[in-house]
Amino acid sequence: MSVKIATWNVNSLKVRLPHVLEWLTANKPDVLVLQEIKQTSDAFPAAAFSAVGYQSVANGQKTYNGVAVVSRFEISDPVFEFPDFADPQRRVLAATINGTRVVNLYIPNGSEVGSEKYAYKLGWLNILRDFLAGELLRHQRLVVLGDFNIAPTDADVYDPEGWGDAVLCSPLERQALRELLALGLTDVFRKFEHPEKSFSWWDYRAAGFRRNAGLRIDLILTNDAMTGACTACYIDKEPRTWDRPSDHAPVIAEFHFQATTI
DNA sequence: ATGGTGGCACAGCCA
Repeated sequence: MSVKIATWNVNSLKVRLPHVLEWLTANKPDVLVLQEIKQTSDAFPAAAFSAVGYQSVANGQKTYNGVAVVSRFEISDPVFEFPDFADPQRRVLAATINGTRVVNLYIPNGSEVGSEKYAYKLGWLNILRDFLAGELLRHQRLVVLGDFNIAPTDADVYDPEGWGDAVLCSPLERQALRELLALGLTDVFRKFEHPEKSFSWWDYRAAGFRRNAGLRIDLILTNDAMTGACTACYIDKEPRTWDRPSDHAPVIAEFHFQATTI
């Protein structure tokens, strides 16, 4: 059995719905998780996804943030927030699909090092670690993916010296990410060969995409069972070339499992 | 370049 799971920060699903539907029908992932849908759950275009063969669950809000999961298969046991953390920002959607736990994250951006938003990001990452520790215990197959707003290493930055220790690359953020990995998760993109300067986000400003001035901040983390089953992980830059694109590109992981009894 | 572009929603915030 093969499974294809993808993540995409769409920067407004209202604007990007045609791109998402085009990409879904062309690439046919089993699961696509979205970030920054920037609309309420009620406004989520479930019928448009249903028409192309996908079920959906949304965790949205007005104006900012918002995440969703679309899937060719049943989406069960959804969780919309961390326990004991009353976060008004909709950034989490965990659900089980065909026996695999999928955790969709829109990790806070952090604005700039030292700011209130940066402190919120670090606190959020701390709560995330506790949540994922529990998810790892509860589920045999776990995939944690989304917009992490952290470039794991300098290899994930177009100009590491120029970027320095600014937000998305600062030591405390990278340390927090390493602590997530230390729970037993793998940044599965790095299990495969890729060209240098492979990125998933390019700033709209200053012709970032044309100059490949980007970062790899959209990640797919897998537990050992999923890492062992992963056959490919790659970034699809094509939608970033389309008219009126998101500033992020989709990231895809493919898995192959031996036939099992579930 | 102390900016630049894009989305939301209609002034300024967020990324």
